[in-house]
Amino acid sequence: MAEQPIRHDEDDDLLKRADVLLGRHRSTAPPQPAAPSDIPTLTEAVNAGVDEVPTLTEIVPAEKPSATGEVISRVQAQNLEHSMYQKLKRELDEQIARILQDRFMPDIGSALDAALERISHNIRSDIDVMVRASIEDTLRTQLKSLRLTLEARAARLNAEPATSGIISAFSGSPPPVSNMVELAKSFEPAAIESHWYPLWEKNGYFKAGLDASNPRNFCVLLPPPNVTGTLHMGHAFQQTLMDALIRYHRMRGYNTLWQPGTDHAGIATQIVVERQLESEGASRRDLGRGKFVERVWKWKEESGSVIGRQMRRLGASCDWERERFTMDEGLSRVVTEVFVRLHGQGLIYCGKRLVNWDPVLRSAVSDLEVESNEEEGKLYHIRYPSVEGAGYVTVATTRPETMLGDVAVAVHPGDKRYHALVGKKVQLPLAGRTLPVIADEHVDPAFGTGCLKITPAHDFNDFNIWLRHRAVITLSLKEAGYEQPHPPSIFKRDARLKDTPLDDFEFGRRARTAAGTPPDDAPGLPGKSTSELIPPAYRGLDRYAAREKVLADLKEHGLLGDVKPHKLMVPRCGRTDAVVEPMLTDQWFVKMESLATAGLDVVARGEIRFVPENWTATYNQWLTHIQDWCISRQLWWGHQIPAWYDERGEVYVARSEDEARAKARAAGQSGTLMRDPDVLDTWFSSALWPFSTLDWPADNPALKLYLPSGVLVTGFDIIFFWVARMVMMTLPFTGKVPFREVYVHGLVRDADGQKMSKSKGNILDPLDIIDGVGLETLVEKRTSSLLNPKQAEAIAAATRRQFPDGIPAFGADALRFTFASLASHGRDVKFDLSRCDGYRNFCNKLWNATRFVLMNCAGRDTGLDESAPVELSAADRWIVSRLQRAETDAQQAFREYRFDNLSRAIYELVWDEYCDWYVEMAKVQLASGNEAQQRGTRRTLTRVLEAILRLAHPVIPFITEELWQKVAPLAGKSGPSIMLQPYPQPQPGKIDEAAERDVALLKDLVNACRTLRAEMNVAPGQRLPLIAQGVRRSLAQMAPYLIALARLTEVVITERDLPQADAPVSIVGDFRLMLKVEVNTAAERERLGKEAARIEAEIAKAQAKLDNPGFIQRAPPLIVAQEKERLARFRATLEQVRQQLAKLA
RNA sequence: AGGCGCGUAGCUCAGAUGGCUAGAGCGCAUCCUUGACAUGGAUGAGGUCGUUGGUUCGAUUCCAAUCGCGCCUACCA
Repeated sequence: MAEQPIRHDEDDDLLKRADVLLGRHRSTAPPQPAAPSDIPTLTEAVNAGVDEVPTLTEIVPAEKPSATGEVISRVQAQNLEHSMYQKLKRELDEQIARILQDRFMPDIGSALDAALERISHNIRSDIDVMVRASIEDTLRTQLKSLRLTLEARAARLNAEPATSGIISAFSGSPPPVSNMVELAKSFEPAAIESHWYPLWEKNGYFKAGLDASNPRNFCVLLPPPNVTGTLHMGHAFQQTLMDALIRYHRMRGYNTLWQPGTDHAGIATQIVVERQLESEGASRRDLGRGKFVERVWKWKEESGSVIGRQMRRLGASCDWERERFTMDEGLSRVVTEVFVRLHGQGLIYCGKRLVNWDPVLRSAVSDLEVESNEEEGKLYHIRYPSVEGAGYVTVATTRPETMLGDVAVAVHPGDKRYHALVGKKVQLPLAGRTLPVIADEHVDPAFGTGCLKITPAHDFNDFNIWLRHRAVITLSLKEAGYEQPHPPSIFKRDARLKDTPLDDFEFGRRARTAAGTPPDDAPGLPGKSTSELIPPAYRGLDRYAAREKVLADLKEHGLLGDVKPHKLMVPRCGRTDAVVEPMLTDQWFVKMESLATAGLDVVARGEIRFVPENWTATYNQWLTHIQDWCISRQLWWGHQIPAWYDERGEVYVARSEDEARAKARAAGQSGTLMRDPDVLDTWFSSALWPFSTLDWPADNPALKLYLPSGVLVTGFDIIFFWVARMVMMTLPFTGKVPFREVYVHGLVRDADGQKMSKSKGNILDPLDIIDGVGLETLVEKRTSSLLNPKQAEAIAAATRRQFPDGIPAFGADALRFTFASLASHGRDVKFDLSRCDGYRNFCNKLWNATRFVLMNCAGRDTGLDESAPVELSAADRWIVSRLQRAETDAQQAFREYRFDNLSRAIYELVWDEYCDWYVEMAKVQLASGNEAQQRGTRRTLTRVLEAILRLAHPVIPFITEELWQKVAPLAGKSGPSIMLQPYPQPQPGKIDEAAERDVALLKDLVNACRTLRAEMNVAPGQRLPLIAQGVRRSLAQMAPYLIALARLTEVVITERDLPQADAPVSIVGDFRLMLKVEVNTAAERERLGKEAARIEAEIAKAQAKLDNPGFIQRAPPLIVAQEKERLARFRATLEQVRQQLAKLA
């Protein structure tokens, strides 16, 4: 967090900063450091300041907030001006006090005593907070006041005893200075965030709870991001949700662990480092395996901490002390252990199978790593001459070069065209071999010519057909002179040899294929390389070069038929984007069947629950159709497979080379052993994450408490890659499910619904949203790693259009709130920055509500003394009641992972209820209430706010902590951090329906008045009298609020009729309100006419319903009664409106 | 081919085991620096809830069909 700006608590700092900025603003002269101890006198401040203190207009329009961060934002400027204003004001106060003191020589002794006592009382009651949370910070403020007081007291000792009481009254009335200026005028997140996070972390608030006696525990596993990756919007979204869950459970007193860590991301990381080498003109082969891996480790050390730092900026409360890396010593040990055990159980085997081969990576990849997309290609027709007779069959293929590996031609058994051909032979052009014609159901007679060439070594379907017709084909190959043949693999496999030291590779492979345990359905053991079946002219060619050559040669022989454009699904590697080729190679596999069955069972039994539920189907579907998992990769970066071969090719799977050697010796082998060069699929170690991070197999408290974890928060894209595999791997080794619930969230897309990706140039960096970013930097970021550099200009233009001023700093809380509010179930997130705006404003609202509360409550009686009389108004009871409902909603939202509902509940409570209504009503109560009422109001203001802060903390941790520190003492709470406070629980007893009704009515009346005012075009500043007809008691009670909220001069209550006057009238239930304002009769008649029409329409609708006998008979009585009541209400209102209309006539 | 999801205000999204006047934010219009907040306040315009049919006293909500969009899985030589 070193890049964070320092925190500017002190006004002096602010002033200093302002000076520096202004200096820069005005001239090129270097800024003068201000002398911090020089508090200006009033004269100095006033005389000197006038010219030098800039106005907002001076600062702001001069330049837009820009990228470089050199110019302060408008809000910062506002705050700056505000704090200058306050500083001046404070100094003015001091000067006045001094003058008064000099002039009147007052008895300030008692006043100072009182002040001193108050401060020391504050210190005593808050000592817990201050000492543990922010010692330096708080004490500095307090000490400053103390010093002032002591100085003043020293002064008093020299002064004569005085008689006047003026100072005592004066100094008693304003609240302590420190409270007045504590909060800036607007919320500025940066300083707050950089202040609190390190404190939380340092104080160990994130550490895993290990209280074995606590029956409640909750753990979340961080889906480990790539170790060399950086935080993207998807991470930020997901982590916001996880952090909210973790903070929530922590506050509820659970043993809580958020397990962080990173993934070595084999392919991705290796590619990055290889590119680095490339740019240095080197290759990994130049370095050799050992040096290369060393180099990757170095890169990991360099960039591995980036994402952790970024997560901290977001506020993620992971237990960093438990951070793990998939290639840590401990985790690697677990990987080996699991591999050895699975192999011992026969669940890991080595065999020659068709796998997806990435020719660029020169490694096998798993089915999941292949992405197929439709692309334009060509369909080539090739003629295979008959062996007997003059005809030929025509086959169609998109990959003509694979013909060299053909072993048969297949037709559909029911295809009459080729009936005669089945069992006969055709010639394979260019290769000088003959192929049997076979019949197989798989062939679609309607496609192409209805003849299918069979290339088992390079096509998954052909491989299966080959298995079905092995006898015939093998015979045919044997006739061609090959013993124990298996399908010929064309040229490409040699590519692998280029990359691996020959001895190393050949040794391992030979050994493996000899010693491995191919399953029953696997092809026969190979003899010598069948690439000898390939004519020498084509060996070792790149596949596309081979294609060209094959086509040219076919053409020459007149065997190439039509070439037609054809759409086909092209499989590409998700990492390298290379077109993958199915290839027959030796690889390690995990047998999935039994594991998958167990994985399906636990979900079927409800031991693991998906949220939303429909993902269960996806999970089930995949597991029921699962293929064995190819786990070996021909890479260098990763966990090397713990298998050793002796010279005979016997394999020893062991935890270490020593163990392997012991095994070899036991088998009578004492020669050298060679370790398998391959590494494991990254997802193999990821699959062990739930228990490898908990130091399995060692028995330890964390493992007991945190397996299974509470919930896995993840995107649907890795249900197969990761979620299912964790289930399958965790079950057999721990006997437990890895997690109880899986919350599957949507994908974060850009505002247009496009997937965000660097290559498309539509990325947003979460940190740029937190810190803000200038346009130029943003454009630079978005155009730097485009897939197609030609797009750069278009993307730059689009970016300039979309963010003409760059992105302002929203702060982590606003970003988090936005994510939470967008986290609806079953929907991707279209990220729209304007939503961020709204939630940043929300933070500011909360900030200012707190400011208001502090201004009115700090240093005053907030009802902490329970014995003092307290009177709670309907408004007080209402907001408390409303709080209970929000707490209930929050609880439910967490239970259902409805973060959108959670944020809405908080938003509405804070903005629509607390700020819009309660604070306004509280103002009335504070202005006119008696002592007990004022006490009640302050008590409610502070306690409800304090609860709100705790309620919101899981979503917006920073601002709530900052504000809670200030508010909590006023609400009688103390503690080092809001993080350690209990989460608010609803108390049904505090729900007050009567108060809710009262306030609802008051709102209706106020709104009616406001509408009248607006419709009558009354200037907002103009106060008017209101004549209200209705229940006197309630009107009298509401009058003060009405006067304040509707800007009235008075409320005249009448129980009889409203006076005959040309004034607008509004009807609210049983109440009629008349605003005393001259009115245009015609306009008023029109307004009332519209209102009457609206009500008539409602009456018609209700009447129609009630006239329907079916409705009366079949609808629930409650609904019928409601409808009747509704009708009656509308009729009454209509009557009133009509009366009023009549009066106007 | 199979599976899933979506379609509600100009934009981004809520919503309801079926029942009061379908909501919010942004945007828009008019007015307002009111001692918490202009990152604010007040008022307002804007919707036949994709289309058609069915079930029902009542459908935007449930069912079916249909159109449009998106995604996933498998196959296409």
